[in-house]
Amino acid sequence: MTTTGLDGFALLDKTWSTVTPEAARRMLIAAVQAFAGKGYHATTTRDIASLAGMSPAAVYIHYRSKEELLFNISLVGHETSLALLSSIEGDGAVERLRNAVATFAGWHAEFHTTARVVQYELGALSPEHHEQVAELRRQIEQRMRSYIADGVEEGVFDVPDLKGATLAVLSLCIDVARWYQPGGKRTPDEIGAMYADLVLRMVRPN
Amino acid sequence: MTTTGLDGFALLDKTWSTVTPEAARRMLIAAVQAFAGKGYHATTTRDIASLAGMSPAAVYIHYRSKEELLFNISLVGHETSLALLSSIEGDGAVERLRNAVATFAGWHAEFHTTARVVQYELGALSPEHHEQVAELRRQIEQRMRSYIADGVEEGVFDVPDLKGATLAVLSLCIDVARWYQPGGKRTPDEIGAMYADLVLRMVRPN
DNA sequence: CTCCATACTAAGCGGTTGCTTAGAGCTAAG
DNA sequence: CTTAGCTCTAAGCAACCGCTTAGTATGGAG
Repeated sequence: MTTTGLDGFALLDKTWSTVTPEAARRMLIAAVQAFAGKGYHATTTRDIASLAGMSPAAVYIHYRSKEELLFNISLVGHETSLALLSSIEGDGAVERLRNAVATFAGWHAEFHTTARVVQYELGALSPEHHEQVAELRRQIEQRMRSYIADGVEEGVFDVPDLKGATLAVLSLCIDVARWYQPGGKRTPDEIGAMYADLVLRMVRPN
Repeated sequence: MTTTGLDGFALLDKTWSTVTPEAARRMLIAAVQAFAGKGYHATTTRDIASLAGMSPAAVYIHYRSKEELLFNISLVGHETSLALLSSIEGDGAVERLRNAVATFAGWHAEFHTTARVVQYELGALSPEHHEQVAELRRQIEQRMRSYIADGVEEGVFDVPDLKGATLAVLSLCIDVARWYQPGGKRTPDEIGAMYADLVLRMVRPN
């Protein structure tokens, strides 16, 4: 058996299931693990290659540069979380916001390895790639804002500052990726439920 | 005149006013700016030296290594924010929590350059230095938890999960350092006030 | 004046970095 | 069988990294 250094969790991260060929996917997953663990700049192409069980030069068969690896991770990661936020269902604004926060915060816990790279390594992208990702981030913000605005229109939320509240809710969910630890006593679903509760308390009328 | 690359804001950051001699302080401030802008690993000792207006070797007159620069920043930064949280006053638990959140969130906005290094570069510390900083972080968490617990005892807060709520409040404040931009339309004080409002809404009884 | 400590610089060392080159092994079409 | 194309590796290159060494300038004590 070949030792690749990729643990079962990472291989099961459905975020990357559409990436082909297999060697390119293996390399991406290795990069996600390395970037999440030590940060983009502290990770060498040799780290990535050896995690993927290949030689350093093999990286460049599938990707033009180390930055392109990061860009692929960032792009797919943002698209995944935007798709997740866009597919929220629920009866009424309260249930929709509850589901949105539970899903978004839960994703940042369950896929915290991917989420860390997605949320905290943006600064290492080239200006062109950064702008592409920034557009996706604007769409994510707009989605979350519309879930809150719906409740205000329905009269079930009391929110003095819509933009500020949206910022706070997104910030709360995103920061889960920073502090979450797999061994902790809360499961990702429990974190999602707790955060949904806290957010609904924040926007409920007196 | 010598060009040091240190802008007025950084030189006025009162966080570093006690660091002497002056050249060591100038070097620390340069390191804060560089680490905050590009991250610890992407910053070279030559970057720091040229920001401080000195030669690369001058770094090692005042600090043993690049990591010791980071440790000094992290230590002083954590001590400063712990001191800030410890000096909160106010009549009753509601006003004390309001002041605590406004102060803590406001600090992460006003001194976001320092705060970014303090909050997001922990992973680059040596294990020994990391443990020293972790102890300060536990004290910060305990402080914030006690402000919330006081309100529960007084009967003015409704908090089903004290540990979870503390985590969320700290997370909200800390993440300000990630998204805050000096040119934005909200001042640090306004952010502090808005966040204090949101947190009080989160913990108020029905 | 001499002497010594302090704060700094010019130059550079060994090691590591992202990435390239040259070529090997394999598959499959003609 | 030949050959083209794809995936991969061994080896290595130029640049850059953190840090050190050797030496200079300055200033205060005796």
